[in-house]
Amino acid sequence: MTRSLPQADRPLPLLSTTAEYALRALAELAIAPPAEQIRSVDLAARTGVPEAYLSKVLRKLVSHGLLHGSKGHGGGFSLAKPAGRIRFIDVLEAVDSMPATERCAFGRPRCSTTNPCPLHPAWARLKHGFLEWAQTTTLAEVTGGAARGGSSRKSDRT
Amino acid sequence: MTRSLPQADRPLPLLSTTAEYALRALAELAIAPPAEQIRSVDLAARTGVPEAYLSKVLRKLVSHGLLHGSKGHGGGFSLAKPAGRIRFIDVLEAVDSMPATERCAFGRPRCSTTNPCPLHPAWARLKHGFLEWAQTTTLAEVTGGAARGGSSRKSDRT
DNA sequence: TCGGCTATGGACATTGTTGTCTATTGACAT
DNA sequence: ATGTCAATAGACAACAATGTCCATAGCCGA
Repeated sequence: MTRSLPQADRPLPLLSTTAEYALRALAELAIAPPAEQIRSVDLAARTGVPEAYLSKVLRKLVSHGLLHGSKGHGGGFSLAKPAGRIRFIDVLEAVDSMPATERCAFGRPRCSTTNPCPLHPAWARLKHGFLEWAQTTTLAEVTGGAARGGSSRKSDRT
Repeated sequence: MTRSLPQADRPLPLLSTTAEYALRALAELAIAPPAEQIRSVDLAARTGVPEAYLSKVLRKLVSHGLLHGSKGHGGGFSLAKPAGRIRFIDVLEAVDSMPATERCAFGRPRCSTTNPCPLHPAWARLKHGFLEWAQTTTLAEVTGGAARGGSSRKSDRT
């Protein structure tokens, strides 16, 4: 029960540790039966994240409307929307882990496509790729690979 | 002369601050006349990076064979190879800023394509995009916007 | 040969992120 | 009503990344 998965040994610069924790918890909730409430402690155990810290992360997710938390006996957390409507970018923003994409990597105060710094094109490509990923990926992808959420506006059967 | 560009206000999780500093300095060297030596102090001023810290970063780049540093009067730093042969991935590795791409974002000890964790596909896409970027982008792109580096096996002049 | 210049190297300070602890608040069961 | 359970909230500690400082080693010009 208290299996304690290994936690993030080295921080990986692509995503902050906090962001990774948030995604782990949300993924765990996404693959659970829809209306099930999962306690903070259990989420921590399943995801290998320190209890107290995860608690803080979950709070942020609640305050940003991604999770619903209920107190008392039988309480716990559950997704506040269908998985298909929770984009990774929403998660990252909720835990303050979105890169400052406007900033010039070269340090220039003003840097744009028309007046680019030397690093501009390379930096722009990286940012674009990341943004694309964060915007198009949702928690629905986590559930068995099929879309369980309201992502596609057509009929999503499976 | 001591113009002091603005430095990284907020750290952006995509690239560590140190990695960004390294890229700034290398870009500055890449756009300078080929054989010119630039002093650490001048590089710091031009890139807006704290002198002493940049010095440490430059040392790493030297020890990894990306830069050549010469002491004494008239000394300074210069690229150790043609810009087209310095890939961003080389830079990131030199300053220990490459994400641990093997690690499972979900925390699973064993996680592979055949036995994937819920986050695996999404995580794999992000990693792949980043790796692709780091491997194919070289300092040559920084100079004037021309040739994307020594990737093309044809003649790369300039 | 001498003196200043510049990179090199390591010790140390600072800061933000991560992680821990102790209350308080609200909900459910009895 | 009461006690227990679990989320909420904020203060505090540990740690790694960032930033600063000072001494040493090698190079150049005079």
